[in-house]
Amino acid sequence: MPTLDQRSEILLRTLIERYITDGAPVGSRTLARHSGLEVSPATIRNVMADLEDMGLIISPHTSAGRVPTQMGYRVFVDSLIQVQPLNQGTMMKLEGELVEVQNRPQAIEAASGLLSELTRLAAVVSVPGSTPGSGFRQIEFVGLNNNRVLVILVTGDGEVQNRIIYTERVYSDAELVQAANHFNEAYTGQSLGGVKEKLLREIEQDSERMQQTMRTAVEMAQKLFAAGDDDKETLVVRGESNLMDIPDLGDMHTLRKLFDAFGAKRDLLHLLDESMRGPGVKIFIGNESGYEALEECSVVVAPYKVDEETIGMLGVVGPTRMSYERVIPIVDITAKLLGNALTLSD
Amino acid sequence: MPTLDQRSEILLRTLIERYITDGAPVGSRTLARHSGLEVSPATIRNVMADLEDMGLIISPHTSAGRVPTQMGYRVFVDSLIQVQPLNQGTMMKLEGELVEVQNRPQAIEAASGLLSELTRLAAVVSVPGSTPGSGFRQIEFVGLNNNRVLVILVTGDGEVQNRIIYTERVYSDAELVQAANHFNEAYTGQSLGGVKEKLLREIEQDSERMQQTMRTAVEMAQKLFAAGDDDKETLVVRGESNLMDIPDLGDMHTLRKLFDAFGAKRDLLHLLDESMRGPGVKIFIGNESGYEALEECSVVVAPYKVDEETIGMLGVVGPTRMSYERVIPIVDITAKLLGNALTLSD
DNA sequence: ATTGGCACTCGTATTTTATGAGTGCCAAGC
DNA sequence: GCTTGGCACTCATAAAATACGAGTGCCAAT
Repeated sequence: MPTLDQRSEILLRTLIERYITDGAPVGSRTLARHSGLEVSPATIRNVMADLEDMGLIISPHTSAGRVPTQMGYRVFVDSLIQVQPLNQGTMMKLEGELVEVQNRPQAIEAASGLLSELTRLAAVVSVPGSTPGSGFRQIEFVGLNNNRVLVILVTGDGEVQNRIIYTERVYSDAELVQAANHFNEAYTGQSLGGVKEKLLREIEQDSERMQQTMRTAVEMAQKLFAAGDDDKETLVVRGESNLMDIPDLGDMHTLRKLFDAFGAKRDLLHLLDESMRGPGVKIFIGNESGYEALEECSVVVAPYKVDEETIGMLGVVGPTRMSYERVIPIVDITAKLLGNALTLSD
Repeated sequence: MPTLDQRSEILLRTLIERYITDGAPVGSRTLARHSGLEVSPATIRNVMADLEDMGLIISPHTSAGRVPTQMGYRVFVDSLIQVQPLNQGTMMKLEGELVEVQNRPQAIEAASGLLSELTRLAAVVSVPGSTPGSGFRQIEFVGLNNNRVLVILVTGDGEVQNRIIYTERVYSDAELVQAANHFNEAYTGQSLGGVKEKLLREIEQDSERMQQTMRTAVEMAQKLFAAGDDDKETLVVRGESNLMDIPDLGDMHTLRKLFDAFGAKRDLLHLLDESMRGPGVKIFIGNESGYEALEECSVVVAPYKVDEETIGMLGVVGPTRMSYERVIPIVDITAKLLGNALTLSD
C-alpha cells in the first residue's frame, strides 16, 4: 500500500464521502469547495492524478470526475473512515426491541428486521444449527403409524429438535418409554458427541446378550444418528427488496444474480462462516467476497456471542457505495445486543 | 358478459395466445395469418373494433395492435382456454420428487421448488399451522433455568410444537413429570379444543381443594394457553427472482411492491385463505385479487387435501401475461400430488 | 509547488428526421 | 349486408444531428 501524505488522505476521504452521498463522479472543483483545504482546483487535479496512478480512484471517462476504486474503498474503511456515533433514537430502538425478546427465533427475527430497517439494506443473520457444545438433556419417543417413531430431543440450552425415524418393526408404547428412560437416566447432561460415542461402544458389544430394553434403545439410537442432523446452520435474509431502490444496482441482471444468491443461501453462509474467526466488524468490498453475485456489493458483518463464544454472524449486504460510516456502528451494536439478548434468554 | 359468436371467440383466443407468447400488441394482419380463418385483415379489423367496444381488448395507442384487457383474460380462462396436457417429462419429475418425500416441511419445500422451477414464476405454498382438528397426543414439560419451562406438545398427526412458558415459581422435575402424566393420562386422543375446554372447567373449581399435582398441571396449562399459538399458518415463497426476468414487470417500482408483498406475506396469505373454499384451480387476474401489489400479476392457486380435507393452498404468482394453458395443469397436478404425499407420510 | 488559462474530450440531453406498423373509414364487389 | 382492397392518417420508436457543459490535462506564469 503506497503511503499517502496528509493532504492526499483528506482529499481521498472527502472524495469518497461525497461520492457516497451523491452517487456522481466527483470533480476537482467540488472537491476544492468541500475538502476544507485552501487550494485551487488545479492543485487538486494534480493530487487526483496521483491518486488515480495509485489505483485508488478512477474516472469513468475523460470528462467526468473520479469515483473510488475497490482499493480506494479499502483504504477508506481501513484508515480514513470516521464512523459516526450511533444516533440516540436508533440506539433506543435497537435496545428496546432486542431486550424484550423471549427466544432465539424471535431474537433473530428482531435483529434482522432492525438491521434492514435501520440501514435500508438487505440484512443477513446466520442461525447456528444444533449448538455443538450443548449437552443432551432429554429424549422422548412417540410411536406413529406405519413403523414410524417420532423422536424429540431436548438439548441443554432448551432447543428442541424433532425428527421421524423408520423402524423395522412396530414398537409398543411401553418399549418406547423404556428406551427413553434408558437414555434419560444414562446420558443426561453429557455432550451429544459423548452420547454418540458411548452408544457406538454399546452397539459393538454382542447385541444378543443385551436385555430387551437396551436393544430397543440401541436400535432407536442407530436410526436416529443415521437420520443425520436435520437442522443445519441456516441463514435468514430480510429486506432484500430495499436493494431494488438503489440505483447502483439498477440493472436487472445484477440484481437477479444477487437475489438468487439470497435464495440459495449457500454462498452467503459460506462467506459468513469463513469470517467467524476473530472479533469485530468485517467488511468485504466488491469481489473481495469472492462471489460473482456480490461483485457490485459490499458486505458488512459482525459475529455475535453467547457466553463469550461466537455462535453466529450478522450483517448487511448493500451496494459498494454504501454509507460505511453509518452502517458499521449499526451492525456492530446489533451484534452485541443480539448476543446479550440470547445470553439472557438461553 | 356479452355473448361472442364463434368467429369472435376464435379471434379473441388467438389474439390472446399470440400476445402471451410474443408480448407485443397483435395487429389485424398477424391475426389473419394465424387464426386459421379465411378472412381478410379488414374484416378482422371490424371484429376487433367490436371486441374493443366490449372491453375485451384495447390498443395501447392508435397505431399499435391490440392487447387483452383484464376482462379479456377472464373470458379467456373461463371459456376459451385449451389447457395443455402435462408434458410426460414434467409429470415424471413431479411424481418422482414428491413421492420420495419424508415429512411435511420436506414436502412443502419440494412442492414450492418444483412449482417455481417448472413455471419459471414465483411459487407460493401456504403451510397450515397447528392442524385444528388433530387431537392431543402427548405433552412433556422440561424445566429450564430462570423459572422457565419448555413445553413440548405432540399432536395426533405427529406434528411437534414447542414453546417456553414463564412460571411464578420453580418446579421440580418430579412435579413436572407428574403434571405431564396427568395430561397424558387424562386427555390423550381428545381434540385440542376439547382439552382446552375441560381444563378451563377444572380451573373454575376452587384450586384450594385440588391436589398438588393437579395444581401444577393447571398452572402449566394456563400459562400454555396464555402463550398462545406460536405457529401460525404461514407462507413459503420460492423463485421470486424468476419474476425479475419478466419484461412485463420491468419497472423497478412495481417489482419492489411485489417483493414487499412476498416479504410481508400477510396479504398473500389472506388471499389464499379466502380462496380455500371449493375445489380446483382458482385464478385471480390483475386487480381481481384486490391487492395493489398484484395489479400487474395473476395468481393461479389450487387447494391441497389430506384425507379429503383441504389443509392449504399452493400456486404461482406471475405476470398477467403468463401462459395459463401451461401453468394451470402444473398447479393442479402439484396440488394433488402434494396432497397425496402428505396423506401417505402423516 | 501552486495557480489561472485554455484547448480538448466526451457523455448526456434535446431536437430533428425518418420509418413503418397498424388503424379507421369508404366505396366497390360478392 | 358482409366482406374487401385502397388510402390517408396517427403515432411510437429508432436513428441522426445538434447543443451543452462538466471536467480534464497541460502549460506558462507566479
